[in-house]
Amino acid sequence: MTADKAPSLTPTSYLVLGLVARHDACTSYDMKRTVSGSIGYFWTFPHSQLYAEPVRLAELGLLSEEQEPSGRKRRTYRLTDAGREALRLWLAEPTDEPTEIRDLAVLKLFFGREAEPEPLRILAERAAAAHRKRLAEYEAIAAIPHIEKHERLTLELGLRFERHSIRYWEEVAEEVTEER
Amino acid sequence: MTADKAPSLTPTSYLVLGLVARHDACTSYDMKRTVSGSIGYFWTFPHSQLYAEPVRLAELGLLSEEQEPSGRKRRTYRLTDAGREALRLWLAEPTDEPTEIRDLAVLKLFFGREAEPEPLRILAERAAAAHRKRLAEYEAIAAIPHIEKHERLTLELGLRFERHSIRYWEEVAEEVTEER
DNA sequence: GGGTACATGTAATCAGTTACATGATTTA
DNA sequence: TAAATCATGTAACTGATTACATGTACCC
Repeated sequence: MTADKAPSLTPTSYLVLGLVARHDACTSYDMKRTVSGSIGYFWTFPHSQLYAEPVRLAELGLLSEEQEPSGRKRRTYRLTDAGREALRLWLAEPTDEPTEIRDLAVLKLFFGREAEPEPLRILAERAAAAHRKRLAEYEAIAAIPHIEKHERLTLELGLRFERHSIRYWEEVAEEVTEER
Repeated sequence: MTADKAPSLTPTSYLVLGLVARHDACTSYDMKRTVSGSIGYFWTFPHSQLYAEPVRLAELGLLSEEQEPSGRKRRTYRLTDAGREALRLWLAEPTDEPTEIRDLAVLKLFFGREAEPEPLRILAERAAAAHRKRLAEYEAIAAIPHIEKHERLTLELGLRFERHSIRYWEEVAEEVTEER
């Protein structure tokens, strides 16, 4: 009996659960705003998902939904006990899934043999520039006074990644134009 | 007239085009094998896509398809002129799409406020271990004598990323257990 | 000659993407 | 009060994931 647990929640599901937990109560738009200033730098989630996913989670009984009857009729979500428990279990379980680094510039570089050196050099310089810009954004966030500890830790990952990426692409830009 | 170019090819499409270009002629299984030892470390592509996508590309006239009549009836793909041109254009165009770093461990760390310190520490140590393992795999590949230049460049990115990730997660493991 | 791992696909489902659409606020 | 932007969704499509299924080669 029972045992048909976990209708397989996706990363998006846990993102939503986590965001609701952090805000105690929030709307899809709140989620969107939070994501776009933090974890969304690493892993993008389209806003349509942030509207669709809570509906699913409410059906599963992991969120409660409360809709304004008038005006905007926003839907505000809260964790149910089941939702809090699902989040807790997920957080408590380490993962072995490896990091995915999805980068079109890397994909193009990988096929660099099929390309001309000059476009490749431009590719690398544009990539370096993009990482410089991203680094500046992270530094602006890091300058804000009181940031929650774990948010700061993930931000730190971003800072390091961007610094190393800049170095990397600058070196690539040089190497691809060299003979041999 | 004309101008209705690009029925929007996905990264998977260009992956396939690039792989076919590199091998001159190849089957879906060849692609799978190549991917799993190189770019697939960064960006995973399920093998079913490597079977489905070439069919689409052949319909679009970017690949030619030749099927063995007997035995395994493997399908071998080659670039058409249109396919070669599509790949060339894509490679020549730099991208501004930012890197996505999708990592469940980071997602969990981000929500660390909702978790207990001890599970978090374990999470960080498991992550560090996973990156150590991945680093070892990369080093084994790097030890192989003659690797094509651009493949080596992307491998170098992987090596650096793993080294920094190990450091990062080791530090996280310490910090999450500290007071404050 | 039976098992195991490699090889080659197809099918069904579903999440994610893109596009569309409109309501509410602010500001010029 | 018109324009612009912010806010809040829905709909359609299709690519990606998962699962299934079977054929072929190798090895014990």
